[in-house]
Amino acid sequence: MQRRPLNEHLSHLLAQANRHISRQFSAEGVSFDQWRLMMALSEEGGSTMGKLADELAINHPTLTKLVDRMVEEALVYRVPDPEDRRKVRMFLSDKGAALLEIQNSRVQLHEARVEGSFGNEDLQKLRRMLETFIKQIS
Amino acid sequence: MQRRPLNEHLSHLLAQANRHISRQFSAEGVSFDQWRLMMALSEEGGSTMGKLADELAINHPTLTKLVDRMVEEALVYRVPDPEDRRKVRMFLSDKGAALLEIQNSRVQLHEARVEGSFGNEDLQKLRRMLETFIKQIS
DNA sequence: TATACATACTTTCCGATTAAACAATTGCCA
DNA sequence: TGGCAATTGTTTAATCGGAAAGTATGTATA
Repeated sequence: MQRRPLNEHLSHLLAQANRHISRQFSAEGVSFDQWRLMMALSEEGGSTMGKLADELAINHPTLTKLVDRMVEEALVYRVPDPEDRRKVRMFLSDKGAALLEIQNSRVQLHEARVEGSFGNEDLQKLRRMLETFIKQIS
Repeated sequence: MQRRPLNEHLSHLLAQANRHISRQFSAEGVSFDQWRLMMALSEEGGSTMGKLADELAINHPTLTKLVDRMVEEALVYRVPDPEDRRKVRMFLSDKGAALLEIQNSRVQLHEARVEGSFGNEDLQKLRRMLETFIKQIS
């Protein structure tokens, strides 16, 4: 009857890891999702809400409200698409880019510490396996 | 400057995986945290709230309310510790155990599908790496 | 072209989560 | 022993998140 302990379930390990990471972010003033959104926009400005929701695995209404808050703080801004007026294109503001830089330096510290326990090969393997995992469950 | 793309950050991959898993659970009527709590109690009845909060990486107040709801559904129950009256010991009810069985058969299906893409060795390696990761960030 | 359907995003409503304060109990040590 | 700090768990107030419905725009079909 499925005697596999919780600690051997990938899903549980993923949950634990994720909770700890989220907490570290909030302790630093920028939420995990805020950071991921700013990162996404920093890589590719002009993404639509729908694309961002998919990429970040955030529900559409949740993303709308996350963006609302970040617009109030002037970290990101909306631009209606001229060709398809249903679409909203998102961009990172200068203020957002500056905040992202600051946060990224913190992230880098954490990651250096954590990823130091793995070799570069293992780290890449871990990433690839997670990517495969995500594709499977999406 | 941190030009590393979001998709190469472990934290982001973990977040994506975790969101997808949580959604699959809610679609099945049992929340991910409910399942993890029942699993924990099924393995070791009599855990205290504090221990469970640590194991599951759930905040104490959040756990209290999760338990409140599950007590109302008679899935788990509280027993005050006779030796230390600050402590509350949690147990899985028969009804909870039955529900857990049902949910576990669903979980098994998903996991078979997903974990099939990895070899057994890789799977174990993935688990071990995640465990190391969790220890590092806790 | 007019109607129906699809897409993109937002709003609403309700329930869940969080941080901070609180209450109860225990342990330590002068 | 008496008093103070630590531990354990709950409550409160405010914010956040998710499901479902709503709005606006675009596309296809008859």
